Amino acid sequence: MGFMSNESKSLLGLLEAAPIKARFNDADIKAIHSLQISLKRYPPHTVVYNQGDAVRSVYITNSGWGCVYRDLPSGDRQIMDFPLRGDTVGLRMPAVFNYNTYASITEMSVFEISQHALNAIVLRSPYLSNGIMALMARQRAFLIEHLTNLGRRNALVRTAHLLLEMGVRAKHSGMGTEKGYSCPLTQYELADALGLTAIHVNRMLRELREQNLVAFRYGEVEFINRPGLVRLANFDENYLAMGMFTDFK
Amino acid sequence: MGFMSNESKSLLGLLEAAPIKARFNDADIKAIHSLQISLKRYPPHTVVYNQGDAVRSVYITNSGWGCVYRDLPSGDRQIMDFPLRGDTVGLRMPAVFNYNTYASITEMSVFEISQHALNAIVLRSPYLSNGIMALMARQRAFLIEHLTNLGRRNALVRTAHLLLEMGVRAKHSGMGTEKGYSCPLTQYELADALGLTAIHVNRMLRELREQNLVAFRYGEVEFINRPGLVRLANFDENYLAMGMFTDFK
DNA sequence: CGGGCCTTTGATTACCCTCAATTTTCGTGG
DNA sequence: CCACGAAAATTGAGGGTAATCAAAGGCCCG
Repeated sequence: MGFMSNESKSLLGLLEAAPIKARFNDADIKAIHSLQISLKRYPPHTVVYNQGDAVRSVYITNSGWGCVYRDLPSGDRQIMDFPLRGDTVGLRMPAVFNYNTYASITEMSVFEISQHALNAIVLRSPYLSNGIMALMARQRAFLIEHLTNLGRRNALVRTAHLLLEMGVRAKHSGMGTEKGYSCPLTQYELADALGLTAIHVNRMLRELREQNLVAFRYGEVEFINRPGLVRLANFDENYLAMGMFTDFK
Repeated sequence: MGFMSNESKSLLGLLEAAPIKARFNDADIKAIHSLQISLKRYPPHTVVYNQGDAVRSVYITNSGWGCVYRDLPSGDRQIMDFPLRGDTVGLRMPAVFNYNTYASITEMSVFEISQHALNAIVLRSPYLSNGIMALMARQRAFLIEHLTNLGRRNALVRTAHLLLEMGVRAKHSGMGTEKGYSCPLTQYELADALGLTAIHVNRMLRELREQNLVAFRYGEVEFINRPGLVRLANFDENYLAMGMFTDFK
């Protein structure tokens, strides 16, 4: 398998591609070009920023898989999200500490933008600020869905739902199809996102496989009976479409 | 008991008070005054907007308790948050359906602002747009904490954590002290926020009471041994301070 | 080819849910 | 002010889901 490099050389290219699909005017483009941006590469399992750091940057994932999580004193952690290409990380209040960690899972490249510079630009290009709000709203939609997942769905449904969500997001980012997608997550990482143990995740994956709904093996998620899986998980992918720039202007 | 009316006649007054503590310049104030705002009252247990509505308004809670939740086809629901005075609800993408419901719990008054008008204002007053982003970041901090709660804390700790969080937020909003606060939530509502059954919430509350940590009875939360409770819940209230305007400009 | 991480399976335990029933509280109207 | 009914709180018993403990097998990489 393996294909599609899905790398952008420029932030503008990334913003104009799926899933963001921004449409800028000349002033916006000028503003974006004036931003101090660096494209950074991270090896697998490397921390981008850490819980407790006073980070002053905003990140837009360009390629690879990462995760945003919160470490607990107990040693457990809760993964909030797995940002993919086009997903933003670290949009936050200035002058406030981070309450989460952003780390790579696979090799990953991200655009890093100085928070200060971004703030300055927002002051000059209000349309961009609308776009940033849209991105924040998109991320919130993910969080709300994950919260619903943990609070009111059992382990089997929860696992199914996450596999479907990441499938749609991978497809949006040009990294998958209706049939399936490459997923580098370990069962431990799934467990930390699903509020389960890796052992139980393993059993749920087996169950889903034995019911001929979806097979997750060897780093590949293969939808066998996607309609059945959608029905099981009560999956509504519309929430994932939120947050695009498309409707602006 | 009963006291402190905590009502504002104007949005400006609300924004400048705790917990938001905004500081505006003349242009901002002018912009805010130009907004088409109405102060609406809702009786207890009334829907402000519904899942599926194409709502075009943003809300800022002025007084009373409400809740934001998502209904599931199974008949369950997941409560995302209990917004109090000064908390915003409904900041979202334009032209997108809601994926949650906002309803009152007690009698409640909220400022309703047309999304369209707000967008227009943001285009003219970038400082305000920064403020709105701050408010969104504040809400996200709540969501992240709730997600961590559901994913990686057991029922007792989870319950303790929520009682502490709402205590701090009530205090921020001028509705409580270190000793306790009035809390109109039923055990069913707590359960829907905590991802538990009301029956189990009842047992956890008894446990917390018997351990002389906190008593929740007759609509009053009374902190008996707050340090002990904070220790049990690993509660760090700093995340609640996020999202204020204070550091801007 | 060895070692470490990941996956898989089994047995047991514990947490939380479900079902059922009683008591208490609270709002409403007599 | 009391009576009534509904909603909420409380308690008990039993069951199911997911965690814990333990160990074996597979895969990848040096």
